Parts: sequence; structure tokens; C-alpha cells
Amino acid sequence: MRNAEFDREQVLRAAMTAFMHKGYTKTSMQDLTQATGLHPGSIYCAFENKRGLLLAAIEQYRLDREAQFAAVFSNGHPVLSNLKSYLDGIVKECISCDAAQACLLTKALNEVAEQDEEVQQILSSHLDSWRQGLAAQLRRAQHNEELAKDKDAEHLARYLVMGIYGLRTYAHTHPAPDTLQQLAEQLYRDVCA
Amino acid sequence: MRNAEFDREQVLRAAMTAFMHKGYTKTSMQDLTQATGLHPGSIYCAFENKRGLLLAAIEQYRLDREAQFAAVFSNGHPVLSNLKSYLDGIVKECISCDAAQACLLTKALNEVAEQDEEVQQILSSHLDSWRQGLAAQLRRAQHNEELAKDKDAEHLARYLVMGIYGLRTYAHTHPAPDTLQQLAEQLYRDVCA
DNA sequence: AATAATCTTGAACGCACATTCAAGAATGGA
DNA sequence: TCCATTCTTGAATGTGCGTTCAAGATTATT
Repeated sequence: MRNAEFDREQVLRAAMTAFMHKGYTKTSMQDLTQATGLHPGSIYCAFENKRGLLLAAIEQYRLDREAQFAAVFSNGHPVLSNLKSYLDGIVKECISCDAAQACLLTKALNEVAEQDEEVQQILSSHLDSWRQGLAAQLRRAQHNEELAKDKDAEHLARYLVMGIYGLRTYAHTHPAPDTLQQLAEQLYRDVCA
Repeated sequence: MRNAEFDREQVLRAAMTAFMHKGYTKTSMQDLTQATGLHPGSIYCAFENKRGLLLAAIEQYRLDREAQFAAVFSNGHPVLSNLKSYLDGIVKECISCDAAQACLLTKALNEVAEQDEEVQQILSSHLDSWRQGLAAQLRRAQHNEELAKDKDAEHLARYLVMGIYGLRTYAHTHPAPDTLQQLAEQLYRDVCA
């Protein structure tokens, strides 16, 4: 009769950060105990093992991202201006990450997924639903007469996803704010014009 | 009074493939001895250590890529049609890699670079010279009246680089040939139109 | 207060890894 | 043919990792 002492969300976000900074393999259990404040036994009790902690962290990341997405797009403003804000937010993120940390999903995709089908599937389905969210917004824009109706919203959504992936990777080598801003603006223009 | 028995290029390309499939950390020396046919001692004699082998493999990769780039762009054809071929080649690469292997540079960038300044610098400078190569081709296109002269070739080159990064990442999750082809064509249009 | 149930702690374990090195094999020159 | 030199071999080494588990600490219930 005793409750766990740690705050799950807080622990998961700490683990998330650790994984993002060092990557999955190079983040040792020692790093994780330090980052989360939990002892090995507690981690293994709560998350089964290191991989379980990664899966839980990815799930937390997904929840956080979905909330963020909804926050940007579900005000009453025009869809396209929300999309602009969304891209701006991504650029800001790219800049602020001092040690050039990519999106956790992309990192995990590069490092873990190819050896681990379950992780691969989880990531794919998350990225899919993200793309579908973007496509839905674009369709809404078409419905609101903000965007030409003869365009293929699905195709544009894929193009956006591709551009955002690229932007993040580009930021790794060249985190110059102006350049990233320009690239994001060009992407926006190519999608919406 | 005896010469080394192995073929350096062949060994480096084998190591390259191994690193691309598993990533640097997860590729064990055992994997490398198996892939290269060399014994540990020989590797350490020729490349100092595992990291040295990675550096040498990256350099070989750079040479191969430069040769490939030159082969596509230094025929007499119009620059833009060469660019189209270049993008087609990248799409084909993305599709053919059964196990979704990314470009070695991007992989290394994600996994190793953040913990290793020397690797970071090597990769950055290589990616820079690639981008400059693209920019030079675009300027040549402007000079040949293939591309509007009021465009910023440097900016377009950056945009191309971003798009290609994105295309490769996109292919990781969705290696559907048609989709990738469409994305590449859209990228081409946005750069050249 | 006593008990039962659960959580926390961190030392200990086995394993896989990068690396070393001394013995053996192969070569070129005398 | 024999020696000197260099390369090859792969078992041995130490280190650091993920993981386990039994003892101790803490809480809820009676």
C-alpha cells in the first residue's frame, strides 16, 4: 500500500531530452538515472527496460506534439495564417536548440527503427497522423476559399512534411536564423501560392 | 618488406555499407571484420581505431559522391535537365535501398556529430561544398538563360539541399516510388519555375 | 502499534564491446 | 637459401553496459 513517488510525465520528458541529446544507444542507464532522478530498479519496475522507457517517451512526445498542433490550428484564425505560425514555431525550435537536437521521432527513426519493427511502426503511424492533420487543415483552407481547390491537399501535405524534415536536418549544420526563416517562407509560398 | 594485402577502397566501401545499415555505434568491430574481411589487428593497424575507419569511410564516400555529381553535371546538356536527372537519381537511390539506408553523411550527422566536433566539421564542410556545387550549376543555368536571372541562386541551392534532405527522410517511412517521384518533381518545379 | 503490501535502493552480475599484442606467416633482398 | 622486415592472426584484456534482486524504507490498513 504505497504509491509511486515520481511524476511520470516529468520523468518521461527528462528521458526524452536525454535521448534527443545523445541518441538512444549512447544514452546509458546511468545517464537516464541522472536525468530522471530514478534509480535503475525503479525504471525497470515502471518501464520494463531501457527500450520501454524509449517507447513511453515517444508516446509522451506524441501527446505533447498533438497538443501543440491543436493549439496552433484550433483558434478561429484563417488556416493559412495558422500554418505560417506553425512554420514559424518550427523555425524557432530549430534555432533555440543549442546543441542542434532534432525532433525525437526523426532521431529515433534514423537510429532505432531500422532494427526494431515495433518502433518503426509506431513512428510511421505517428508521422502519418501528423501528415493527415496537415492535409485536413489544407482541405479546410480549400473549403474556406483560402487555397485553390484544384490543388491536391494530400500532395501538398506530403510536400510540407518533406520540407519540415529537410528544414530540421538543414538546421543541424547551419542554424542561421535568417536562412532558416527564408527557407520556411519559400516552403510556405510553394505550398500556398 | 611486404605489402598490405587488402584493397583499401573495397574495404572502405564495405565499412561504409555496414555503418549505413546499422549506424556507427551499433556496428561492432565484429561486424566490421566480417564486412571488410580484415581482422581487428589489421583494421587498427590501417585506421588507428573504429572512429578512424569511420573517418576514412566518410572521406571515401565524399570522393564517390563528388565523382557522381561531376558525372551528372559535366556533360554538355542543359543544366536544368541535368538537375532533373540528378533528382531522379536520388529518388531511385531512395527506392532501391531495401533497408531504408539514408545518406551516410546524414546518418553520421545525426548520430556521431553532436558528440564529436571533428566529425561535425568534416560533415559540415562536405555538405557545404555540395551546396556550393549546386549553386554553381544554378548560376550556370542563369548564364545560359535557362533560369530567370532575378532569382537568388544561393537561396535556391539551399532550398534544393533542404528538399533533398527531406526527401531522403520521407523515404524512410514511405518508400512509395510514385510519391517520391511526385515530391521530387514538385521540388524541381519550385526551384526552376 | 503492528502488520501487510508495495516501492526504493544500489551493489552485483554477466555479457558484449573496442582494443591490444605476441606469435606466426609471408615477402623481398643478399 | 637465409635473414630481416613487415604484415596477419585471433585469443586475451579490461571496461562499461543493461539488467537483476534481495534488503531496506515507507505507507495504508487494521
